[in-house]
Amino acid sequence: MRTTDPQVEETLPGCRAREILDRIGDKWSLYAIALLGGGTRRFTELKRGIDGISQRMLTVTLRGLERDGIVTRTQYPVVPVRVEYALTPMGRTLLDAVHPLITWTEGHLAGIDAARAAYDVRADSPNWPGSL
Amino acid sequence: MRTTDPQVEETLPGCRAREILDRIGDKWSLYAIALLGGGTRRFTELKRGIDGISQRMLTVTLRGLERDGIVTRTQYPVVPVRVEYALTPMGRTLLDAVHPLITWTEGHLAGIDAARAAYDVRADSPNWPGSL
DNA sequence: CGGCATCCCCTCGGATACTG
DNA sequence: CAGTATCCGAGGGGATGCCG
Repeated sequence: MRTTDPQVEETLPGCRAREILDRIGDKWSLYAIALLGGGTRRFTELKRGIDGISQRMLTVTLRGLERDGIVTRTQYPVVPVRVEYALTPMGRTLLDAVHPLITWTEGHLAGIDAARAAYDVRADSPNWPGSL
Repeated sequence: MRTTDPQVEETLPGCRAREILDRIGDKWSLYAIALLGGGTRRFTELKRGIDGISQRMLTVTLRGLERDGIVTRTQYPVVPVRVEYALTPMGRTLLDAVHPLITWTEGHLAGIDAARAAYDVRADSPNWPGSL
């Protein structure tokens, strides 16, 4: 997953932000990052903290984030195994960069839902797109 | 597209930002938003400006953004049809909220790619995950 | 010009079962 | 506990063709 698509690159100047969406835009990464923003967490803690995530997807997500240098994975040689995840310094700056988006969302989700409802009402009305 | 998934909601306090990723986290929305940040654009202008996007996906993307109140669609009653898209005020604030992420990406993409390369080298090494 | 309809492939991600 | 392996369905998204 997280395909590093070679095409579509030099199109929008400075809009390489799409590339970060390839990393954190998936279904679970942001949850993991947000949780780890609160400090080091064990695998099972993350699993419990991210409602609805499967074991497999948690592993896949964490592997991807580790690969990208956003989280670290520390395995302790004890039985049963103990593995701890934490944000790297870069991961922490990423969380900071995402924060405005979180704030924006909190302030505008209601507006979006309203726009949707209005749009859907129009779409369901008998005459639509409604000429003239 | 853009499924408003009813489950997975009250998990991470304040991490409803996942919900905005459901809106702009798809493959093309951010490109369209970034382009429209430069002003009103016609359909074909957007198509040319977003390299690799298909006609269908541009339509789908713009419909979604329109539905969410992020862009406006204005159709002029001329032949051939002339349609113009622009950011709504809310759309503009969204672009502002995304800006830190764009900046972050520009500053850290190299670091991410380096982390990846290092990770992949380790993964390809003969003994891995490397016991002891 | 700016769509919509159709077909179809391929990836994401869920369920389940097994391992050190 | 913390994974890995396998199977499989849903849907995101590309290609193509037709329409007002």
